[in-house]
Amino acid sequence: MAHEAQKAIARQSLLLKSLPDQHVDTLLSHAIWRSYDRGETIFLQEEEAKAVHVVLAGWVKLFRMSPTGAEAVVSVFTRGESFGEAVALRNVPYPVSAEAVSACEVMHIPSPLLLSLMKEDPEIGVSILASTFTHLHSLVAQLEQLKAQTGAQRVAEFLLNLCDAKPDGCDVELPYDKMLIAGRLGMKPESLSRAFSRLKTVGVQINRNHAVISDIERLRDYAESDPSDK
Amino acid sequence: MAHEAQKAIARQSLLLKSLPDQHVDTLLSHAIWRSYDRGETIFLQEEEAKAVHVVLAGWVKLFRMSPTGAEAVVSVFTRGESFGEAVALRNVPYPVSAEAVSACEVMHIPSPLLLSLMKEDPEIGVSILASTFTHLHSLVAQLEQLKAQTGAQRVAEFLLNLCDAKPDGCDVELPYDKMLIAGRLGMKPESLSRAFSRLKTVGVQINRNHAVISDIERLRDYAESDPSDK
DNA sequence: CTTGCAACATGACAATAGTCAAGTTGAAGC
DNA sequence: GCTTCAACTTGACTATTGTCATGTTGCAAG
Repeated sequence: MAHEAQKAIARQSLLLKSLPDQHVDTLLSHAIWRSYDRGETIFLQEEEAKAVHVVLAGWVKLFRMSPTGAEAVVSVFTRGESFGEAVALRNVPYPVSAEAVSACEVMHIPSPLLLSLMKEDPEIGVSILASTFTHLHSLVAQLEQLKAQTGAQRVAEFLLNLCDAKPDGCDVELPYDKMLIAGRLGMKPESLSRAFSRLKTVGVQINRNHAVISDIERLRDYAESDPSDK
Repeated sequence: MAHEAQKAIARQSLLLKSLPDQHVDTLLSHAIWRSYDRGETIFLQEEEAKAVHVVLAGWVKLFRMSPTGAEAVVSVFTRGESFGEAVALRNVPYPVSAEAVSACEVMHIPSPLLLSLMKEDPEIGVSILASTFTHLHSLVAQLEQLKAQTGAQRVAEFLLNLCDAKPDGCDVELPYDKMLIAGRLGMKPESLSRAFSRLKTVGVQINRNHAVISDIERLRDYAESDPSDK
């Protein structure tokens, strides 16, 4: 069953962290805990949602297949992040598919349980809205990036997010393979390669899945500069 | 104050239509009713959300300004549609700005009222999640379009949505001006013009803000065909 | 160790979209 | 009615990205 370490991660997730301990215990004890291999499907687009999912370890991608078979990556989640909240509570089909992109551990909270707890304590609804809002926000940010930035600039932002609040000069590991990064940023792997070489001119070195950023501010300027004057 | 006609529209909105009449009456009687001129700001990005907004007439756009000043249109709402749900209940700043793109009527439901009603009846939380999910879904669809379709194909889908379920051969009015359509579809006005002329070859005629689609199925095929084999 | 494969890089080319500039047109204001 | 302006269209050009082909590399199965 579930290890204590996993439960600890689940408790820190955005979905659960603001809930009273009592409810969290109920949810954790009724949750389903599962491992997935790399490449395994967690659920498919159009399938009916029966649970909310919390990633405890590894990486999960949400993606959509267009009628032509092209795949558009919508988001990528890792430890402590949850998805499927808004869908699970409405008994509607998933708008996306979910797949493990590395070996991973996922906790599934059955939606009927969540619904019944919600009737007792409206605070749960607020918690769910909180994580749903976070997703909404990140989709909006992605839309802005796609519409207003070039490929290389999106890659720059992606790298900046990886080194987050670190001070100056920065080494980061790329969290998943370049094909997935390309999908997440809405470009082909070849374009990602070229974007990386372009970023060499603003002090970024890529070696395998390791990136060295010599000057974070310079990279930030590049990401936020007007695409037309470069 | 509010006309009965406006209240009737509000009752039919996705946000309110599944709520018990009693709650709806409470909400309507405490709501703020306002008119906006074309171009007027409804709220600004980073402002703190104090209400949920329901459009009763006219058109409203949500957009984001990137640091460089480029504007990315996130969505466009009209009669019966609501926005700001997830944000209002969390006391967080709006991730987008809202502006009237035509003269319009908007109802504002103060969020504290919604929160207190939600504590009495969790059904309200479900209703809010319902409309939030709708937005989430439409953002996901937009992302897929941007990542997997060419400009002309996005325009084709936009036209198809306008004539919705009508049978065969179809006249539609473009709901707002072409600059806004271009923004909504993530392209420049010039590119929209060219996309329209390209669609002539699949039986679409554009005249001012009026579009004639001679064969809906042909347009659908075009929109869903692989961009690489055309 | 070797074979085979998938990820990744790079070059050449085509398609697509953005930029800049020059027109046209239609509607609002005078 | 005329003026003016912004929306829109079109053309020429450029930049960016996708496509296809080729080659390298590193890892894992045998």
